[in-house]
Amino acid sequence: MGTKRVTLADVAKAAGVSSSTASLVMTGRGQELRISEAVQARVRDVAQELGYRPNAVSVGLRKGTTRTLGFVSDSVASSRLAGDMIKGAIEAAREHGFMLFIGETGGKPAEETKLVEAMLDRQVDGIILASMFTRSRPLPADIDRTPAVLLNLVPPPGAKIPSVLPDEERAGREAAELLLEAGHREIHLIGAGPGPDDWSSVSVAAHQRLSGILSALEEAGIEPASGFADPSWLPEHGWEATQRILARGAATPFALLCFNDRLAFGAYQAVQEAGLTIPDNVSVVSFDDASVAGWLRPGLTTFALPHRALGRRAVELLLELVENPEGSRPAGANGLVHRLPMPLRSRGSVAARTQTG
Amino acid sequence: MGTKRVTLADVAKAAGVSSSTASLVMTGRGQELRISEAVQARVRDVAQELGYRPNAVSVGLRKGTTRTLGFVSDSVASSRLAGDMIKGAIEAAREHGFMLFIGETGGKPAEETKLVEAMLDRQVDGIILASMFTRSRPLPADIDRTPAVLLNLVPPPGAKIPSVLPDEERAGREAAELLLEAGHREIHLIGAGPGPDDWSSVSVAAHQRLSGILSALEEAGIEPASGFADPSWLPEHGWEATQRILARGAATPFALLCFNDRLAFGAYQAVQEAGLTIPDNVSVVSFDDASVAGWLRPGLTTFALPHRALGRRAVELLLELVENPEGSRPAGANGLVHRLPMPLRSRGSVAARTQTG
DNA sequence: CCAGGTTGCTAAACCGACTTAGCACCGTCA
DNA sequence: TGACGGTGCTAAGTCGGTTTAGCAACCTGG
Repeated sequence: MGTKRVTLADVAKAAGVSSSTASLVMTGRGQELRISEAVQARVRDVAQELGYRPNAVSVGLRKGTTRTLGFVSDSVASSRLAGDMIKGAIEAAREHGFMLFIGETGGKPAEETKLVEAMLDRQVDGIILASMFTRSRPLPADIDRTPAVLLNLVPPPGAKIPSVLPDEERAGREAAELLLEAGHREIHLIGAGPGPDDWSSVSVAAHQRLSGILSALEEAGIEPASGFADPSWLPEHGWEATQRILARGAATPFALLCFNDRLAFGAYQAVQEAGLTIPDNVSVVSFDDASVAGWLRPGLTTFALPHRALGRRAVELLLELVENPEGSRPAGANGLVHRLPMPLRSRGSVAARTQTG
Repeated sequence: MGTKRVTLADVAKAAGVSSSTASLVMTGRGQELRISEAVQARVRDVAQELGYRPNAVSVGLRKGTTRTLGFVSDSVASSRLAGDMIKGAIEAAREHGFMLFIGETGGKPAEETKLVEAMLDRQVDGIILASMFTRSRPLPADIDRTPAVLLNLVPPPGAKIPSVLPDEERAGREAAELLLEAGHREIHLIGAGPGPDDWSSVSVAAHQRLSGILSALEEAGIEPASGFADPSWLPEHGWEATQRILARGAATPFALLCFNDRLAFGAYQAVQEAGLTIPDNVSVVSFDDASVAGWLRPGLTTFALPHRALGRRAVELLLELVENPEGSRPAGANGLVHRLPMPLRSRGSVAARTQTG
């Protein structure tokens, strides 16, 4: 491996000054502490020439701040566009000169505690607690020892901690409105229904999407034509639900409002196997914008989870906490829930229906 | 945020010993340096009671080693199962008590250099250079200042650096053999062909898969029935290629060997639109094992990119380099290319064909 | 009774930067 | 001539640990 790193002491010696002077110059306090312009220039030249870079570990020890954030998630990879969330976080962090520690808990609280501790040991300046699918969950014990932000995680009641979430309810409302505006009156829900099922602990997203959908339908004076509840949201459930709707002899054209793209994928299969066409016979709207949404024929119209933006926003919020001393923040900024819009990706799966009625 | 951290000095004072003694006890060198059992017990009790945890930054400064690795990739999220690679790396690192810095370059060499430097500034013990799709690429300048391993990246000629790669050629061979053993003789390649196209710089994977396929076919005395080359491997190209094959009036059953799952996805669409059935009329084999492979009906038989295993192996190799002083390694361990098998995910897209002739 | 060995622990240097009090020098003014 | 203030720089302490040399006190054997 290469030669040893150049230290500040090396620079100082080569420039013929004390290391205090070198430090002052390199940290930009030369003017303030009255180091002559000549000496400053010399120190800078020498530093440049030797390729000096400050040792971040040493600075971290001295200043107590490491320009490092921790990103603790339940699962990095398992789901959907999770990687994009990390990507957004990394980008935003880099723009501010921060690095990211990434850790994964597999959903186990004990692992989470250990990870948070390992990060605190390394003196991270703040921690992002992320979940790859929106939900609620108690916080690890040590999290109050450092600035923290929740990402895709609903804060427990009373917790004074900012959180960043997709605006699922609004997306639900907009999805329903999209179909209503296209003239649809027969709208089947696939993935959740107005029934008594309560999986709010399992999937906050389901709950909120449903709530948005139902309120939009209600305003239009309409009830869902049917609602198939299933918490796992796998393609085969979309297929089954659609089969049942078709078997009942539903009059086309009608519309399917799927709770995610996997369900919509299954619905596509069932529609095609029945010899029907999307969007002529059946309109489909969905949520998530998984990559498969763009591969389907016709493309699937869906409301995208803004993962990248969520990651960015979480880092930006966290850095605000890190950089502003505890007291100097606007009141209430602590417990704020930040909801990011889910943008519509309009592809070809929704057709207008001649107005009836 | 919470109270100040407990330092070793706090523990020492509370236990009534010098901080040297406390340090020796906490690092397990108490026996060796003849600290009495009584004092050792006292120190440990006090440490436990106060909740002492060593400050990793300080230890890093003193020992010059931080139990931290850097993971530099071109793109965390954009492709396929990339997240799994990181997941594997994180897991393996945690098992050894290491944390991972993750950074992304967007493929820009300047960003890469900056990232590597930022990591070196933070005294990482080693760096993994990863690419989300297999390819070859010059190394950043500073990488020789630290132990490093390439992940999914072909080492430049002459570079003495270990690398971890999927065994694409073997997978290609096995894919072809799978079809041959099922009795197929009419095998169409979709994604690359035996032609003069050379995108080895673009996609090493394509090149190696093709090479494996061709050598297996050659041994069986068979030439590909056709070969559609296209470097972007999008679903629509799979669709077009399959359409063309069908339009030519190819006699079913025949087999499609797609270079990745996206192409296979497009092929499925074309086959179904033509009113044919997989696998009765058309057998399909592919590579990658993207999540969509399991959603298709029938499930797509494909050779999985072992992303998780790749990530794990890269970390394990790197830790070997980190823990063994430069000289004490078996000769040749430096430049080794480690190829990991691509496991077959056998689903329902291949059917046996009655043997003809 | 003392040289020499053990036992049990600590002082002090060190890693590489940042930070503050203060020193030496010069010029000015009373 | 000597008090005073400004200029330009440095010594030394600090962050929180690790590491090594070495000090006291006790024990042993001749």
